Amino acid sequence: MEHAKSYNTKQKEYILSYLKKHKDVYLTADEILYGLNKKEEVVSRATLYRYLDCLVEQSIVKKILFQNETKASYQYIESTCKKYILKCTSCGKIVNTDCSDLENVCRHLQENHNFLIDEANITLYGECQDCQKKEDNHHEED
Amino acid sequence: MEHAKSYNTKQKEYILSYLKKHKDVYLTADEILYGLNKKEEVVSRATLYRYLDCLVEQSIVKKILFQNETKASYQYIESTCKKYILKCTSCGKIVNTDCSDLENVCRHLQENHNFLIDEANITLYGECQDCQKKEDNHHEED
DNA sequence: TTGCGTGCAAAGGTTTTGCATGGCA
DNA sequence: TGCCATGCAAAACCTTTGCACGCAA
Repeated sequence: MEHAKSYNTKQKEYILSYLKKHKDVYLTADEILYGLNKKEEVVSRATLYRYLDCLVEQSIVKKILFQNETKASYQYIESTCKKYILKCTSCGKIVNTDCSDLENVCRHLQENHNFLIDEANITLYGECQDCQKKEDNHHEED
Repeated sequence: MEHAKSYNTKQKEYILSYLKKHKDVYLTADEILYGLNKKEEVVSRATLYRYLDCLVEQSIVKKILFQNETKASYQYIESTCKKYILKCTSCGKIVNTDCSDLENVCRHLQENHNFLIDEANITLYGECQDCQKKEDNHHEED
């Protein structure tokens, strides 16, 4: 099924190129605008949000709302390869990971609760190694 | 370590009692205010947000920002029992569940990425049985 | 030429904050 | 009595929307 008629514009090209070039990180709308402005590829905020919505709907871009953050982050979806996100609640570091165990979890949940997990949206929060070490140091200091 | 000095007030009691009584569901600020108003236990919005922040910081209440929602939800944490949240992306239904497989995942991630998962914050999105059936019906209609 | 896309500015919705007042200990 | 908590209103913040104009096909 074709989507509604749509035109190619330089604004859309700027946005999509930028997302493709930074597919290893999650970017907020502000970060995308800032990045584009630095390259003098100026796009209005309204256009950015409108096009992001469109990309998300077409599953070209993934939208994430991390816990305790008020603004959404976006990432270009490179392939159908399933990734799971680890986000450190202390320093904010993000790790993309594959994990076969999570496939088992999804299967388990599907069998026991008849829930079909949308694996693209799985995000786990925790503490990375560096922050665990810092925690230990703080405890020693107390 | 004691927190800063703090007074007991009826507003705080109203809020915490309400959350305790509804510990099986996630409530938005609006829903809490509405529920309290019905009981004529009126609390201002500012007070609610301030106290919720405080409860979250003390790990008495869990704050969640579900994907594609703009407002946060809150839930009283009953015990240290680990729960995982399944949220249906179609109808919004929420299922709390235990899943031993997830324990394995957390162990796996800890070993492979030195990431210590905060299991209380794990949320999985997917489609519940009812909505899967509806999807099937729609496909047949097409 | 047609009508979708853009930019601007304003609106919308949730959460936070400043300040004067109220109430707990 | 001292000082934290409250309520009100305004501000802050991210995102969406209305509208006129511009530009792709």
